[in-house]
Amino acid sequence: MLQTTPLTTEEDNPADVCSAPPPGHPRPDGQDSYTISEVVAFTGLTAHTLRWYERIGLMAHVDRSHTGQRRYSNRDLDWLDLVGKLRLTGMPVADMVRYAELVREGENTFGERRELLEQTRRDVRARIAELQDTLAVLDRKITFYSDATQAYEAERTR
Amino acid sequence: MLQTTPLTTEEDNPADVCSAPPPGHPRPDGQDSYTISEVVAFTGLTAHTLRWYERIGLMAHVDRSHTGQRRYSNRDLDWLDLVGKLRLTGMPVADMVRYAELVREGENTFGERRELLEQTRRDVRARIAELQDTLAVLDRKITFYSDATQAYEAERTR
DNA sequence: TATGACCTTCGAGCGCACTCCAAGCAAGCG
DNA sequence: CGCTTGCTTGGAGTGCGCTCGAAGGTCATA
Repeated sequence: MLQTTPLTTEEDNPADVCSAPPPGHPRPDGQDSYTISEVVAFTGLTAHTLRWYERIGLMAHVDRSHTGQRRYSNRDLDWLDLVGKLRLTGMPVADMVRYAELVREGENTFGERRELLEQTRRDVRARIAELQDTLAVLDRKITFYSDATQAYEAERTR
Repeated sequence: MLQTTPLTTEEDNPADVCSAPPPGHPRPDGQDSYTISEVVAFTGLTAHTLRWYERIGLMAHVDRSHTGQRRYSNRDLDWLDLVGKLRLTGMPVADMVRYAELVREGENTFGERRELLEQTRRDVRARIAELQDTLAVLDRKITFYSDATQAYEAERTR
């Protein structure tokens, strides 16, 4: 399979979607062509932001209709999905642009891409640990306030 | 115990530190008074930021030495700990200021404080879930790149 | 035909969370 | 004595990630 379409499955499209399973967004029609307003509805991003993503190179050039209007493909939506996820991790846009560039450069950047993703993974894991730490603090404080409020009520109604 | 120091343990200090167990920072001396540069070293925040926190009401007024220099207490450090954790959750500074105000207002704001913390807890949990989602995507992609690179190597050296 | 949705480029503006500067002064230390 | 470190208020600047507007055009639908 890698021989029939040899290793280039990623580069043939700008979306870098490797075996992406269930797409996160509803994809109402079975088509592969969406207007910008449809994408706005799917992603929650604004049209301005979508155009801006394209401008700064965070998205490869999106297909146009014969009249020059943007027609987003399912691959584009998958890519936006990934971008959305990376955004949640706090990854700077510049880094995502870098990744997008690597995708455009071809399969010889697989190693670098992997490194970038592995670094990101470390960051995400660290962040999760921090958040769980915070969660523990919140739990403690919430318990404190619950107890204190109860004690106060007991005191008041004694 | 709540009767002897009745419910006011929180309000007597600006730190709102309820049963805060091990402090996150090193507290080198057994003292309760630190200069701004010591706090900078402990927290990683800049002196500018520390003064700014005070200015915007994110910290209660910090004690001053007889000459007017800031002297941070352990309570202040605990509060900064909490602020740091809340900051990690992405909570806006304005919300933290609101919480600080509630602390200053007294024990009749226990309910509101708990609500705020519970909302934050929900946010944090949601965020952790998102991050774990992202982690799964990263894992998949990293595996893909590892496999692809291996296949490429195998191909190359056959 | 008219309305509304979309297109283009490009630069300005915004909100957030700092970050720094000015300008002048005081304390502590070698 | 000079150096460092700190103090004060208030305002300006920075970097990020959008966010919006101008100005003029095309296209699809009622």
